[in-house]
Amino acid sequence: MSPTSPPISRSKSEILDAAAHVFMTLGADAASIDDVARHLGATKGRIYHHFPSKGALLGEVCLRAAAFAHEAVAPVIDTPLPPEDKLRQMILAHVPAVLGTLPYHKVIIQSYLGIMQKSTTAQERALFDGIRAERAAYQDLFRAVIAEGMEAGRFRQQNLSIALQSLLLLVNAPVFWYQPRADEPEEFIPDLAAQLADMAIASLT
Amino acid sequence: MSPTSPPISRSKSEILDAAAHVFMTLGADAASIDDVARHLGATKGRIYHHFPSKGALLGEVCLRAAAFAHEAVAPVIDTPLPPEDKLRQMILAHVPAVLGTLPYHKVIIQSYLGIMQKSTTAQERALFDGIRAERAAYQDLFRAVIAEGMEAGRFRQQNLSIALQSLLLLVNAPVFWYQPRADEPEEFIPDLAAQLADMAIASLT
Amino acid sequence: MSPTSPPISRSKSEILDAAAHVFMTLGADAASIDDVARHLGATKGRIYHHFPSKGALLGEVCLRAAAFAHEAVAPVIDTPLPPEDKLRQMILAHVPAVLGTLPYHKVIIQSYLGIMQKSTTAQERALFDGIRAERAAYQDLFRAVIAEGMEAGRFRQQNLSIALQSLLLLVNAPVFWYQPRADEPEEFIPDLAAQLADMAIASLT
Amino acid sequence: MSPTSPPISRSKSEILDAAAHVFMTLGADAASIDDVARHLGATKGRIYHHFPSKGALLGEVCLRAAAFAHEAVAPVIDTPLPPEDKLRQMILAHVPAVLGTLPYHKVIIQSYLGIMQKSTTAQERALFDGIRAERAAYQDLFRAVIAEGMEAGRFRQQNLSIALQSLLLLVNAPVFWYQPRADEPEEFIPDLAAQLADMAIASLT
DNA sequence: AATGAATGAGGTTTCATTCAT
DNA sequence: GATGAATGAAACCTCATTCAT
Repeated sequence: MSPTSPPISRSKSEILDAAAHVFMTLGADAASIDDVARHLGATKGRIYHHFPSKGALLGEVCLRAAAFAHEAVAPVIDTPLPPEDKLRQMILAHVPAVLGTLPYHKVIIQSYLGIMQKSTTAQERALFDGIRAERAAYQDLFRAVIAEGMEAGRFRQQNLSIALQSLLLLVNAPVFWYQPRADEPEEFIPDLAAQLADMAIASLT
Repeated sequence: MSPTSPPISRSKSEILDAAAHVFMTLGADAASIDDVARHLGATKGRIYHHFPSKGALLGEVCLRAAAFAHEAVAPVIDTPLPPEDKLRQMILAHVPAVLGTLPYHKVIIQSYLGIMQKSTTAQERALFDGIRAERAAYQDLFRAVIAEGMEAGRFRQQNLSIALQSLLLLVNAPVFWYQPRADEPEEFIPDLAAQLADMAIASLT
Repeated sequence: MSPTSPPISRSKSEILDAAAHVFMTLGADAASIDDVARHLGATKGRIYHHFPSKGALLGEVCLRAAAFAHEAVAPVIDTPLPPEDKLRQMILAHVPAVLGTLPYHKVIIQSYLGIMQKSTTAQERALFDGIRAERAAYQDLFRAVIAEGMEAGRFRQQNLSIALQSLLLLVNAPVFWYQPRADEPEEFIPDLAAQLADMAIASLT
Repeated sequence: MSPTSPPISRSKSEILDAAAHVFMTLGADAASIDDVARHLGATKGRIYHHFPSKGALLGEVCLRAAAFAHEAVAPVIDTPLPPEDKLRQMILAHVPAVLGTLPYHKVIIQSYLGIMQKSTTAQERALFDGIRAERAAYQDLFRAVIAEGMEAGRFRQQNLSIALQSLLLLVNAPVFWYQPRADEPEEFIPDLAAQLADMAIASLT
């Protein structure tokens, strides 16, 4: 989904936020549409008026998750920096963006294990194909900079795909354990991003 | 579950294997007890004869997942090696162990996002406390060696918890994407483990 | 609905046509108001603006079905013909009229099996009483001519009600199987009507 | 479905009877599975344990309806009678068989209007193909004897398909209006069958 | 040790209907 | 006259679980 996707209505957006939160808390499978509706202070009908199925709702949450990250990182891509610096900037953009929209990313990560749906409609399959494509496009941003670094001799020669997947999981690690806290130092997230960037770049060199 | 836990009967073990496989494929939530029974070529009764509930079955799958990794890595712990070498040996043991029992680990990873169960029995809570404890003990093995390395000046000074979580996700990354293939080179998994060990250690130095 | 009922507005008539078509295709129960609206290229609101409920819409479709047949056959009634000739003329009028407004009759036939509605409003009950009355009046046209023929000795003596019901189903049989086709001979429907008239009259003699 | 179909368990048969009755009374669409369960004095679960869906339940009711009629008429087929006599015997067998299993036939007749289901599974489509085939086979019994009679000059020359469909509706007409009554004369149904046979044969000659 | 029948709670989805605009 | 949002009741169906055998 490019930054030029059609604007989303206010009501739809509220529903997506609620769905992301509830799916994050209870798990996308265990959470019911009623749970989402209750969190919204509304009834199921409101949700089904905007989304044709639970799968579609989940899909749009995931699509937004991917879009949030993509939008944050995209501006860095075209800057003329050496690969290790560009990668650092990408991670410094990625981590705060992800933690700022944590519910969405807790949801999309649930879908990374290649679980097969029991039955899906053609519409839902199309939606999930779109998500896969978006995710692949996002990964390719990182793949390109790693490849560039390896060619330029700034990164160690090694299997590119393995390096890419490992690095992406490394920079997404906080999604698994981070919880925002009231007493959290202001600099916590930037520091975290910096440490992850250090580790990521070091892991390649 | 320590190496001295009571032996598991043949029938129970078969059921756990089937459950791990089905939970991996369909997701632990979406998979039904009937799905597991069908995969087993039997009926639900057989499963309920050995496990009191679906939660208990899932719990024992996770417990086994943790135990498989722990058993593989434990022997390395007491060897007198410098921290970076010990960590390398731990990872070289961890990765093949995990990929050799992949279904179990695909299942336990589903539980890593801090999802709150809607309601559970006291028995199941006890079981999951046990899993958490086992997992914590396993993480402590890595935490100790990283701390030792940082104290000895072999690893960069940085936030220990962040480093630990990031490193664990790095070495578990293949659980997300690895799929055994018939035409896979014999050395694929050891090579993968070696690359991950390189990346992990580099990320700390 | 007698030929002197109030005229129906253009918009109402369009809605009734769409409803008849959709109820025919999907079945009156399975079809939703949204299905009708979609067929109309509009939204539900348009329908609810003209009809107070789905039951009323269905009722008016049925009423029209009965009126179409009644209007076509009524002119024959007062002609001074011997019963078998009058019956023939009635059938020759009935069949093309019915097949010319097939969707309406496919709908009303769905209601002929004496199905009990689960719950209806007083308004709807009144509407359906009207349909029953209209239908009874229409049947009485045929009942009278059969009775006349039996009295005059032109038709075999037999149970009048059974003969009437059987004959009406015979002449409505095409509603079950007829489908208009582009390559249909011009004379198909008149020929069909003639054959049914032959069969019907023969069945009584 | 031939008389050699697999035997149906007691529980399944009870459910089918209840379903036929409820579908007849309320209409197959309007009746809910809960209605059927209530009529059985059981819960939905019992029904879903034996039938995978409402469509399948409805399908098996229709299949039984077709089988009841087929079984009653089949013995007549191979007797060496002149066509009009054979047709009379067929009708004399058909009518009591149908009225003796009226609920089933009130249900199957609902399906004769070519209504399109909104969505069906492959399984259900297969089931309904089977019903169509069974129905076609049954019609062919009548088609053959009519054709034979027309060839032998005992029946009037006319369009065979039209004659067949009309005649089948004629002999099924009581399904639309018949209701068993306590005070009904013992001979009512045989007399009815005789009158219908008379009308049917007369309609062809 | 295992099966098959049955239950009951809860989930997703549909849909007639209402209402503000 | 018509739309789009929203509701609430009821439908279909799933599934963990229990029980008699």
